[in-house]
Amino acid sequence: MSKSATIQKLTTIYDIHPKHHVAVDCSIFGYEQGELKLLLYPRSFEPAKGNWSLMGGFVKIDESMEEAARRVLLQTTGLHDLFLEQAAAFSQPDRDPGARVISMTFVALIRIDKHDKELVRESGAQWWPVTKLPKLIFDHQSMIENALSLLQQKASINLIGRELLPDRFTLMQLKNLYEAIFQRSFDPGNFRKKILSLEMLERLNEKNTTESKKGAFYYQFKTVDFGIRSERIIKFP
Amino acid sequence: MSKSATIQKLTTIYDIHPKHHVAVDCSIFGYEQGELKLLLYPRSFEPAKGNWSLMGGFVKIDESMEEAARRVLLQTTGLHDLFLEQAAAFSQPDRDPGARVISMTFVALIRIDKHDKELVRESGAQWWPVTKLPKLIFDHQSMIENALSLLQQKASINLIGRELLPDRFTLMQLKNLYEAIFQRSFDPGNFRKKILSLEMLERLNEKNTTESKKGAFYYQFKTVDFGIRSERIIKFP
DNA sequence: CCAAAAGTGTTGCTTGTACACCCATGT
DNA sequence: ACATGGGTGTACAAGCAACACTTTTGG
Repeated sequence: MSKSATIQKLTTIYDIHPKHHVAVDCSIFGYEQGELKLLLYPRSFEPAKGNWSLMGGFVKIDESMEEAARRVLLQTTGLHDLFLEQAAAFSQPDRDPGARVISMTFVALIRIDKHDKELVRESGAQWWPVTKLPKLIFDHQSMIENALSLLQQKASINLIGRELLPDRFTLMQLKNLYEAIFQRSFDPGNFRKKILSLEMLERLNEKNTTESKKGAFYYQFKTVDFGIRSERIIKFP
Repeated sequence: MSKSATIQKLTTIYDIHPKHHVAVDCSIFGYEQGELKLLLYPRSFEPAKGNWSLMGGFVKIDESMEEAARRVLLQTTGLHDLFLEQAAAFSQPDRDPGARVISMTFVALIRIDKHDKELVRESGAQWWPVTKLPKLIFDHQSMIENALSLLQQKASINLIGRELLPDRFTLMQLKNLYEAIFQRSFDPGNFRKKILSLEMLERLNEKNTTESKKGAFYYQFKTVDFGIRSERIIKFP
């Protein structure tokens, strides 16, 4: 002990513990043409180069995981502000055959109409409907399953759509989004009544006539979001 | 294998990325004398040595975070099987003044009547009622808040108690547990009806007479848990 | 006129909540 | 006998789900 007095100063208790590569992987959801989609990338390095994967990146020394995820998302979609939430950590020692990498997953919701399509195209990324996903690397399949159930949970207590739909949308488009998320159908009348009872949307004086002869009113989210309304939207499970 | 080939093997893309200390911190909940309690430890090393903290430890090279958490819990409570669930990651670069440490938090539920009290005593740990917690190191206060709301969420859709109560308990004891978790009171009659309607408990032919004159029947969880019953227990929020 | 989607109304069932009331028993 | 917690019943309100019905308009 005496001999190591000076060493003890330099060598803190932290140093005797191993360090790990830490990455973030993002499940990027978007909604387009009535389908819930996920943005996937062809992996750019070995192992498993070229295979489909979630977009990810390593966490730098001076950034939090959230910051890392936002950095990755900005780089790949060009979007600054988007919905982002921690999902789960994946830490099996052998989950990545290339090295021991601990990965934190995030769920991101983006407006497909707003993102930088050029950036996405360059990187070779593609939007995949969640119902027809390709084979994915490592444990990314599990990550997506986890992200999807988190999204369902979120959508069941918070009215989502602001993060996924265009500024103006019809109630049927919102219903379609919910149907895509929950993979089930909702009664049109009951859904409409439930949503309107939340008083979070306001009707515009314009109609969308592309999807029906009669035309459906556009709605938009109210700007003032008085407090975090966390009423239950749909019974789930 | 040629020399260049070997080098290529050694220097992968992984190597250009930094590594981080990764720790787990556990919010260990127990229930005793009508109170929900949390097991806290005096920190054993600098910085902030001696201050109260969650029990934690560093993740080793060949173990997952869950394994690390179980190892830590076994070391500190002597319990092998307990309820354990990932909570959230805390990764602000400066969250630990001693070094950059990324921490994953876990929620553990333990049966106070079953844990190794001697082990706990030795380490200087103490059970603190969640309503009267001491000041904690770093961001452990936030970790606990997060853990508590996760516990509430879990308790609102899954009947918990198996993990916290003794083998046999009265419905009023279960009600008290729920009241401790949600910090509110429940109507005795309605609570009892709701719980019994789940058909997850079976009544024993014995009564607890210590808490009332009439005596209350003991109940226990049914052994066969047909599928994961995830019915809503209480309306929350 | 008719098909098709938008939107409204009605009804019955389930669930939640408040609260009254009986039961058993130790003091 | 009565206070105390255990346990049951009732009555009303809210929420949900199924579905009938009206409105609008392009073909």
